[in-house]
Amino acid sequence: MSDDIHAADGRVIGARAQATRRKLLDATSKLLTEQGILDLRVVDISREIGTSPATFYHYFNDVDEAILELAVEATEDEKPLVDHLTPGWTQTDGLKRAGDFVDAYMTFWDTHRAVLRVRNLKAEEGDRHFRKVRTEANLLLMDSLQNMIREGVAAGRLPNSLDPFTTAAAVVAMCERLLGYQPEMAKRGSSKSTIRDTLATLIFGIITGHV
Amino acid sequence: MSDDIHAADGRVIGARAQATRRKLLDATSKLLTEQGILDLRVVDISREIGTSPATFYHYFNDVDEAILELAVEATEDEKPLVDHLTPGWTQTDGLKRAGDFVDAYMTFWDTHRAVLRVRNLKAEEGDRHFRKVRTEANLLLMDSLQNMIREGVAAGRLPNSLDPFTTAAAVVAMCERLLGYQPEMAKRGSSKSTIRDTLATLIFGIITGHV
DNA sequence: CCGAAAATCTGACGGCCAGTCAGAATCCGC
DNA sequence: GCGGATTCTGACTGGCCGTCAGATTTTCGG
Repeated sequence: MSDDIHAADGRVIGARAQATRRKLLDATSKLLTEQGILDLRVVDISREIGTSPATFYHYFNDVDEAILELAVEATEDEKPLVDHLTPGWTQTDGLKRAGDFVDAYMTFWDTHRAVLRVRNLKAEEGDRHFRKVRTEANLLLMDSLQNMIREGVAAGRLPNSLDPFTTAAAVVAMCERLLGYQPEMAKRGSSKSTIRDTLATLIFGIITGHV
Repeated sequence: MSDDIHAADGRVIGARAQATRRKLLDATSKLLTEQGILDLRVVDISREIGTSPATFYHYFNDVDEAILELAVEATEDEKPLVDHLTPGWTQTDGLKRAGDFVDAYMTFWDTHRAVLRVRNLKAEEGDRHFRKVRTEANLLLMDSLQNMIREGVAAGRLPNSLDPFTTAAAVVAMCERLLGYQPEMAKRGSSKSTIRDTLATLIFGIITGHV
């Protein structure tokens, strides 16, 4: 194993090529945000950085490969979030801690919204690679959440009809999806801070069993 | 307003044409399930029913229009679900009622999985029409959920830091998303019935405040 | 049952984008 | 400032999109 960066043909590449590759990734991310996956064209990505489609294919076998890499990068940004999910949330500080987690999660989501959307689509459509990346990202949070939930069940604050693993998945699901609704909810009177507070209250309740 | 069915050019169509149009919709749904939106080709849809692409464009301006119609049909199937969400869930029967709702929701979701996936993608990417359809579908459930949540807040069983509208959205979000994870969770030991029971317990807790 | 009008369907085409490849342009060590 | 290695691209093939003129099928009055 090596951390060298490769072109599509597998060759290790130098500094200039790395810069080009990075520019292509950034352009992909930008256009994904602006136009969505269904209108994303390799011609546009190349044009965005003033190069030709052939250059894109020099570094990636197809657009999916570039997006997959962006998804892996997003996972890196998700890792620090687990720091918010340590056992021992109490009746008094738990709600604040949940709020801190939600704040961090919202920032993360805002940064990678477009890429995560495609990651989830491809994962749900059965793409092996995107499934793997998504599962790994979700397990990051779910492992921590599971422990906290087990704690709550053990202490008798949570019903033991709750399966910790599934409950952890449900919490992640709720966060992910609710942030997807956010832009539309804003129009119906649910401000960002309302969403934040409600989500924090729910998470606090679900994983600790406190009220 | 009229309920007549139209071709892409707006003309009202007869029985034979209606049958063709229906076959095209069914083929679209089938291929969407099998191949996913990114590999969906009009050529394939036409070939599926033994006709030519030109026929497809006779009935729909583009593939989106066909999928949008499938999404509207899905909303119809969602309407009966609100019958499960009537106020008055009690400590004793609430969990069972939540379970019944989850069962119905899972069936609905399984039937329309592929179409709903695209509906949500397009909605999140900002498509006006898909947004409208999704919002209307979600509001169906959310209206009922809101009332139940308000009841719980009024009775002091739920903290009033919960915004009923946002909480209702969170419940819908959790259901939707968790079912999206389902196929992967199955591989990690979370069976369908575990998901059902956990989801029911969570919903029961969130919207009634009972334990 | 016939013929013409209406309804439905499609062959064939121009245009655009994906993806490839041979070779041009650039860089770097000596 | 030369030669080989690296990086980039013009130009091409093939496939799908979306259109339209006209072919085919159905309908219906007589």
